[in-house]
Amino acid sequence: MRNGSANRMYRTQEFAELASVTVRALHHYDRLDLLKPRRTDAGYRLYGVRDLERLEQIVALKFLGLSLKQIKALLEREKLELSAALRMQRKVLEQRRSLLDRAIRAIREAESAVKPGRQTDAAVLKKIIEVIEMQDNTDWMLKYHTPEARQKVEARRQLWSPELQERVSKQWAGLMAEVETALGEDPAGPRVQALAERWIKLVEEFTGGDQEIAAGVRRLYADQANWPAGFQQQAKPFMNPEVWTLMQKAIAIRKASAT
Amino acid sequence: MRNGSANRMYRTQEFAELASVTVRALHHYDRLDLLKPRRTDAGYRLYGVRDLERLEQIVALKFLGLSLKQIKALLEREKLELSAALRMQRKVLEQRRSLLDRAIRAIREAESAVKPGRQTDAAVLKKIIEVIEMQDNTDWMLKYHTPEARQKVEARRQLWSPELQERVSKQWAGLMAEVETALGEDPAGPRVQALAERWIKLVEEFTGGDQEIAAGVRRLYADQANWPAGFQQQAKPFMNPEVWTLMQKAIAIRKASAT
DNA sequence: TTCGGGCCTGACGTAACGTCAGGGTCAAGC
DNA sequence: GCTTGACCCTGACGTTACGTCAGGCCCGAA
Repeated sequence: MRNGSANRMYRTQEFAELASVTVRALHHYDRLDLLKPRRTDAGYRLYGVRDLERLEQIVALKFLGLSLKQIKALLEREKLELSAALRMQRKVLEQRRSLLDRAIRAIREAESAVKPGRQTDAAVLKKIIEVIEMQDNTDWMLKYHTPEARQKVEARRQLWSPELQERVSKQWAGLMAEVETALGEDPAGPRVQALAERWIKLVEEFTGGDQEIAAGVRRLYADQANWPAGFQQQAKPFMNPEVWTLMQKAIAIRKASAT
Repeated sequence: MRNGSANRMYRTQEFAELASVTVRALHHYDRLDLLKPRRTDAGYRLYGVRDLERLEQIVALKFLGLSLKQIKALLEREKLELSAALRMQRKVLEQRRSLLDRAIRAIREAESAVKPGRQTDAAVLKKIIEVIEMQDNTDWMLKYHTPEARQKVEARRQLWSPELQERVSKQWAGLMAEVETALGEDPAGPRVQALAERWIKLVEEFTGGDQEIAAGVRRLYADQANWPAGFQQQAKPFMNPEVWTLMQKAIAIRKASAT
């Protein structure tokens, strides 16, 4: 009774215009249980001020590039996950921007390179491909490596014949498959320890015994553990996380018992 | 007979690895008639060197953010449309990047603003919304206007009551609907000329008689005419192009006969 | 009471594939 | 000649965030 007429209710269209979204979007959010308005007896949706606030939050997070699933997870568990999510999202966006930048640069370079004399489309395409490939070779290493590590990777790359590459990657696949069959077992048991042995060998072969590279890989996977809700599955990794943790445990045990 | 063994053929998987795409993607391009390999009697796909070249072009254009439909159109009509398409795409990408930048800035500002004392998620959200809204109000005008025109728009905006806005936009909708019913008619005929009259009135009301703003709108639509293949429908405009051209003709006639 | 406008719930379409499922093909070894 | 195992094929459904009908109910004003 405190404020009877103050909190007016809006029907769908009116509310949509108020918030600059479409009616269909409101339907959509409703079905996803993301924003569920009240209903009249006839089934009409009725939105109030609280709904407007929530919708504004949704729209804002969408603007930041979060998916509706992620937004839902964040808004539901009113924990302190938001800032963690934002930190992650910032990285995602920055990565996306660097991709965009590369594309834009490629177009610019192709445009300026083709100016003299109108060339055929095929020539333009060739130039584009060239530019992109040049960028590619230099960019992929920047991710989980320090600058010093980059040089070493580059050096190693030249030592790797395609045959060696294939052999190693096949061994990886086989080993991971085997580890999966041992998932329930004791990390200290003989079978898992044997697998850990092979694991270490492969890692050494892969990294050339370089600690920095190995650390980069480890960072990549360790990060996963404390991701906020709704982010677990996005871009699923090429390795089962359980496999990863089992191996980490086994290796830790191995090292401890090696003294 | 010239070079029997030189152009080796690859089966799907092998070819996919060679080009660093997935087998499924090759299937997909095949079904879209984007890259159709030869077939064995048994139906197996066989890719050759020409296919590799084409695939590289596809991948490159995809990297630039073109859709498969656009890529197909560009690669089919081997005209000189490619550079026009690239020019457009660059604008699209730059626009996308500015959106990304805004999102990134918003996150950064929110992160730095929240540092002192761990605040609740709600507070963080509020800050984000605030930042985004501030950016929004200043950005939308930069599109088809010169800096000088911007100020005028801003000035006009303050004169526009919401009622006036709504009235005008409804008149627009009504007028456009009427013009659509007159699409086949003679631009010099009385009915179309009457519509053109109303059109001009509305434009004046809308722009406040400002020539620069009117020119901006005109540029926006005129551009459409010489877009390259595959770009016609992307982001369909809020106005039927036929309506636009009919009105342009009618207005030209009106001006000519007004002497 | 009727009529125009708004509201409802399906249900299909979009882009670029991922991911099975069910079923042939091929080359190698027995 | 036959059996594998590896590879190939064609559907067909899942994904994301809605757009766009289609068929039918509800509501307020004249």
